[in-house]
Amino acid sequence: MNKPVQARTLKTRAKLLDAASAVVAEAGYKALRVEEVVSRAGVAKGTFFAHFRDKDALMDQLIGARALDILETISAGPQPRTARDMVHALKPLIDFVTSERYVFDIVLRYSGAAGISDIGPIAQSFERQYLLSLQWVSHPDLPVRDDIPLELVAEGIGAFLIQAISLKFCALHGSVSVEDRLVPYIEAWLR
Amino acid sequence: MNKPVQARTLKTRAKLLDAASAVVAEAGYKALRVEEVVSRAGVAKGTFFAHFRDKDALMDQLIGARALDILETISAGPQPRTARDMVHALKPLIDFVTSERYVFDIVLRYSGAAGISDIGPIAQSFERQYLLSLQWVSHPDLPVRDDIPLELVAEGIGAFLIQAISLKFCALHGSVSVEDRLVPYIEAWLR
DNA sequence: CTCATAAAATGACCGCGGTCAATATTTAAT
DNA sequence: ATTAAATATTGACCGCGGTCATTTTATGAG
Repeated sequence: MNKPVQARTLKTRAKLLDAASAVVAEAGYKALRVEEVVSRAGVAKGTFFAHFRDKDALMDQLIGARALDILETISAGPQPRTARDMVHALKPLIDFVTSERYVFDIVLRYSGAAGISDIGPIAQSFERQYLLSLQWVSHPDLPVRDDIPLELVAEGIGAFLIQAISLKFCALHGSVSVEDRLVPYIEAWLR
Repeated sequence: MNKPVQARTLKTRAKLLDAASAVVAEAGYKALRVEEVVSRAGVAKGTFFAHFRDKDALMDQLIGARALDILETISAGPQPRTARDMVHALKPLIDFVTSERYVFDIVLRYSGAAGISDIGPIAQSFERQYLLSLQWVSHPDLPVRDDIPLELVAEGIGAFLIQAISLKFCALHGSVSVEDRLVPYIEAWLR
């Protein structure tokens, strides 16, 4: 397992990530160009690809880190007592993932890692979301059906989350908010 | 609304689609190169983009047409009487969508059309799958929960279908077949 | 048939992600 | 300090999707 050992490596990587974050802050994820990033970081293009397999791998880092951060904040919040509470608690995550169609595309593409060894931040955030849901539905304050394993209930929440977000980007169904669409799903699923 | 009126236009379009199909048959969807397609079709590159907005639009046509075809065949089959029946009936569709990760990516990207005007074959196939599910759960032979609208039940089936397929491409969960994973979801959802 | 106008086809060109052999820098052994 | 092996950086180069001014071809009016 090759770790970046040299101090120089860490420094360069940090420069690249900082530059990338700056570009995203200014123009969004979709507008990010590798050449712009390396130019700002003051390194050559090849260096970028010595640190990230490809452009998407950088996106995995940026988007995944943000998603994990949001989930950590949500996790620190109160235990939801209803399906509506739950959806409301997830709103920051939904807002982020729906902020750009491109972000959602990347999230979907990285939801399953290619290999055990390279589970990236986005795949981790899916796991984190699952664990958070599992924690919620395991709590006595939230009434949940008891005819199926709680693990299955938690997985289902993830499925409906993706479904509701997908429909938001659909021209036919884009008018309803993600939260409003999600609540009936979750209510029906928990019952 | 500009329709291809000239006979020449239809001919060129057909040549492009035929060439594309041939490439896919030989090397798969991911390996398709626009330059290879135009070369085989005997037209210039620019011509391609006069017929398709971009490469993905061609993929939408190819993949969507195939998906719609499969759904038509499934639709002609017998009414499923259990969740397992249902999943089994959907197997051809699952097999196609999971045949290449790239195919699934395109399907997800085109699941929601960008605008009302350009609902492509893939988006249509989602609608078709929804209607098929709705038809199935509306039939008395398939016992279904009656506490929520049938439309919601049908939408949920789509959500779990995507979920199960996503997990198939995930390194952590790739060992279980899509069908085996899907059955418990659907059983729990219909009850 | 002739000519004017619209529609379709062309291919040189560009942007950008990604590669790789060459070069520079760090590390560690003697 | 010297040197060799390992590691990091470089930038010219390539592949391929996509654009657009120009040219070719079809169409319809007189």
